[in-house]
Amino acid sequence: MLDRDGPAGLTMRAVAQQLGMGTMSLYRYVADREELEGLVVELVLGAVDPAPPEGGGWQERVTVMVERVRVAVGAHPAVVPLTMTHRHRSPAILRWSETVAGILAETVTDPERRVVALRGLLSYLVGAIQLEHLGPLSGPGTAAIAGLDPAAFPHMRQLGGAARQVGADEEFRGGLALLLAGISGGPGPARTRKA
Amino acid sequence: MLDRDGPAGLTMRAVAQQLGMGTMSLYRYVADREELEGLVVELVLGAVDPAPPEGGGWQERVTVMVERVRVAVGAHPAVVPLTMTHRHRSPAILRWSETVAGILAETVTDPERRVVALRGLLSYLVGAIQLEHLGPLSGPGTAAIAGLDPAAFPHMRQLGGAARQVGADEEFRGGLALLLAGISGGPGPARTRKA
DNA sequence: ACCTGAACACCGTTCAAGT
DNA sequence: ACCTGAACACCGTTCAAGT
Repeated sequence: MLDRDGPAGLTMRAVAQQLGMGTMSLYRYVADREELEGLVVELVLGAVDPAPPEGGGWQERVTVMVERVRVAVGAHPAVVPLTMTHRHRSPAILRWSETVAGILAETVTDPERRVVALRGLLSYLVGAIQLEHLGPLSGPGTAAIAGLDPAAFPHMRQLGGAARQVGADEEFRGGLALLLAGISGGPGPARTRKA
Repeated sequence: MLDRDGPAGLTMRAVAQQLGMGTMSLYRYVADREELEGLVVELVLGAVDPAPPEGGGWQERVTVMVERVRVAVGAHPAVVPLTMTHRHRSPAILRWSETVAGILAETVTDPERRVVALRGLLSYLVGAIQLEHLGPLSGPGTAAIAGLDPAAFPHMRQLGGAARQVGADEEFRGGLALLLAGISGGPGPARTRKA
């Protein structure tokens, strides 16, 4: 239903009708709309395989894990607005985090630095997915950028041409690679503070 | 109104009443609710100073720029759900991007790599702000993590203790520092692809 | 011509009436 | 006891009636 009618199509009434029951019958299974949304989010995120990837270095394995979430959400883009509100209590993301934390433990020995690295990865993942699905690429945003006053936005104007050469996959992977490079960089807190 | 009643409090009727006019009078100034939300988002993001910071290295100046957005949004957390839907056509973010792109041009010469770096920064910024305001820190998420089965989530359990030692500021800055370290890392595309 | 109240088609949820 | 329709209190927006 979400895929067909978008986030606004997921109403208690519509879901009940789809299930061939009265609207109020839904409240037998669900406390309120919030909980129903959570179940939908979990249904989508449940497609993410939490098992650690087999081969490759830690950076490649983290990339595989991150890409799995991107693919799962990409299969149902309409869920993106819902994930934002319901991500925190998702068991699927928790299992995903557990695996990624395990991989990170191989190279980031200090727990506090590992927390920062894990949250950094999650932040990038959340933001990049949203920019991909709700960003300027889809919608009238690109036109707005193209019509910019070149005098006021010289750098953005220059980047506009280059941006068309960078595909969505390349952009996502490239940004992730920058973050991973930073994680593999300096082991001491000095580098972190300096940078 | 957003600060007082949350995102749900921003209704056409409530806004009109606050302004002392009939509900329909709003449509004299605004096409629909979407446009009104956009104006609110722009009002909050308009507080971001787009002028390039004066001193310091490029990493410190980018950090200042990123922190400015975080502070502006942090002053009105209820706007976070709205920014997600309206960020793309925001002139304020465009001006911000122009300045950051200019700073990045100092060290990232290749335009395509600069696009990736800028989008990476924006992705991290968007995700980190959301995790900060809608994440496990606020709400019952932390309790859920604390009550985890230690056998199934050994790494997360271990990180739970360390996470309490890492403040929100430190976490945000730390993750950003990782990304900046990656940007300043390898100039060639080989590193990007390898990582 | 400009402005805006009543009305319409929704929504989530309460509550009492059905079985 | 279990289930669910009617009703309530909202919402954004249309449309025609006011000035």
